[in-house]
Amino acid sequence: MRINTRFTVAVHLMALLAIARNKGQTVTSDILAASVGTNPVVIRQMMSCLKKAGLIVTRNGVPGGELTKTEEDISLLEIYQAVRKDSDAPLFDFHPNPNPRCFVGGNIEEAMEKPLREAQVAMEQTLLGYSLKDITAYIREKAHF
Amino acid sequence: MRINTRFTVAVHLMALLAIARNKGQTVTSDILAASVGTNPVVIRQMMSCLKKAGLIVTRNGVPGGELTKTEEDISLLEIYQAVRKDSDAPLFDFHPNPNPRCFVGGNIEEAMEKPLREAQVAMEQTLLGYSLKDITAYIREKAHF
DNA sequence: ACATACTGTAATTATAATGTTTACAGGTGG
DNA sequence: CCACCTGTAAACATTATAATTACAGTATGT
Repeated sequence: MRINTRFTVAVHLMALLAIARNKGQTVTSDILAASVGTNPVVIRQMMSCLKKAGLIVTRNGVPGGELTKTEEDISLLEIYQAVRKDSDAPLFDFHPNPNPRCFVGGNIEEAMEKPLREAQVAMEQTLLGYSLKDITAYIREKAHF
Repeated sequence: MRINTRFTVAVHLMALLAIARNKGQTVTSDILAASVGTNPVVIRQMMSCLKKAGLIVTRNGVPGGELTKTEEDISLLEIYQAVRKDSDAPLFDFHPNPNPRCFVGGNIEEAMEKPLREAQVAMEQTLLGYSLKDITAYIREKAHF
């Protein structure tokens, strides 16, 4: 019933990369892993997703990573989409084998298609309305720098 | 990354109960299970949730169940809330053990709180805008009755 | 050129979430 | 009282998710 942690971890990473860059520091996957509380390999996999989505650039063998855009220009939606497993799969699921000969079982999926799609879009549009800057600004204020 | 199937199954049940009632038929948990493609016990558990939420009434030993309201007056949100496992738990998850001594790890949760809550609300408000009637109307038209 | 430190990725293992089934104690109504 | 149903707990199976191991490849400083 819940969306997995990949999205919030990805935002965590992006925020850390952004703030570290401003401070002239480079953060290795080990440092990032220590901040998130997971294994460095998990971080590198996620960085790979973010890289494929064009949000960061990294170089093999070189520690750290660089945002490709300003913090204002990276929406939370982009980060969300970047690390979704099946990026095309809808948010809501149906039971895999309803009886197609039942008038409900045979039509429930298309009957619900519109509301479910709209619900997903509404959620995503909200994420589109926030940028990485909104997150880092909050953190910078809290941490006094 | 996906919401489980309980919600769509619950709507399936409610639609079937509504339509069966109009046709003067009673549907046992066996019949409902056959339509959904699962085990009767799964249906009865879900009926129990819907009953606790006040959406239907059932009687032990008596087959079927009755909606407590008209189809127009039951929103998809009510059904969604009724069958959520941890009905209070937020939609999005955080990694369980970020480093609290890191300025990002220690603040990421509250930094993201507002956008995540708003995203969830936007999704839920969309479901609130649809009723069970919207679903049954579609099915009735498709099935020509 | 070499040692050290890092990234990138595949493959394995562990853990948690989810869904299914069995079992049985009730209630109901003919 | 009997056949049929609901209500629940508990055991089991399956799948999704996260963590770890392993190792090949790249970069940089000396």
